[in-house]
Amino acid sequence: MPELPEVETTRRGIEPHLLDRAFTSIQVRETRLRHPVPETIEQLAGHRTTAVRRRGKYLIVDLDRGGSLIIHLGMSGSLRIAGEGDELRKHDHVIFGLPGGLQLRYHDPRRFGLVLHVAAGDPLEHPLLRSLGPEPLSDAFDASVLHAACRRRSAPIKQVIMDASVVVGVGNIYASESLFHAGIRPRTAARRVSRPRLDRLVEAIRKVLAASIEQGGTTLRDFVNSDGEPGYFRQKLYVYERAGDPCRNCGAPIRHAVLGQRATYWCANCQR
DNA sequence: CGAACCTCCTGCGGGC
DNA sequence: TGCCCGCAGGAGGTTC
Repeated sequence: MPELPEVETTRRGIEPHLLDRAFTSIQVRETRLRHPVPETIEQLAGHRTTAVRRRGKYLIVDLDRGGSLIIHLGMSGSLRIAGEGDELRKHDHVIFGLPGGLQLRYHDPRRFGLVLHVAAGDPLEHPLLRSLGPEPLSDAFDASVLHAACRRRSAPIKQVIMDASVVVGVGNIYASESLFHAGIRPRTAARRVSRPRLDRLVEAIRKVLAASIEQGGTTLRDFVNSDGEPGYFRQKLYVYERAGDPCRNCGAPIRHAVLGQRATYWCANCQR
């Protein structure tokens, strides 16, 4: 479900409820996520949050006494703020008690996400995070980085920009959208995309992600922010899930194909 | 190394 | 109405 804008929207939503507060309790109701949820995190009750960060699609909750929680929402995960009296829902797997009768609830029907605890040290050095590429909205991501990643690859450019070791946070929606705005067909072999076009692609990725964050992310089916509200960037999508509909730019029907087992959308007229 | 394919899991919508 | 099929915002693993 969530790509970078949705994870960032979640981060911004939960941060004010977590920062400088201590968990009053932690309850693990289901351990079977992508990696087993360590039940020892229940013993982190009393630990205070010192930062709520994002790295790619991972959330990092830093605690006093040195440890961090690493949270990933997978395809169907969400984090919501609820009242402790609110009825629990199916798939509410981890419940973090907060001051003032609130709770942070990790909900994930498909269980592709994860909740881990790093007891000490820099969580960015955790094996899951260590090899991640640059943040797309930072200066570390530019056309020369992308050019280096594309150089020897015959794979479609779409697959390269979705590779988290190249750049983090670009998932299936924003890959198609960014390529549309850059005027590049998704299937183009990465090594055949010229440098000026890579410049445009970098700018398109930045603009699309930033614009989506401003709208609270994209809700296709079930994404909700920490208050249970959907995101509104769906209305600004140009190609994703618009197969057969007229291109918002030229009117030609939006095309659809499966690329690397993922649905892919583009305009054959606007993208070359 | 890269590329193609598979897998984890639940829920939902479409077709019959 | 019900059942079966395919598909879904991720990402790690295997094989060649």
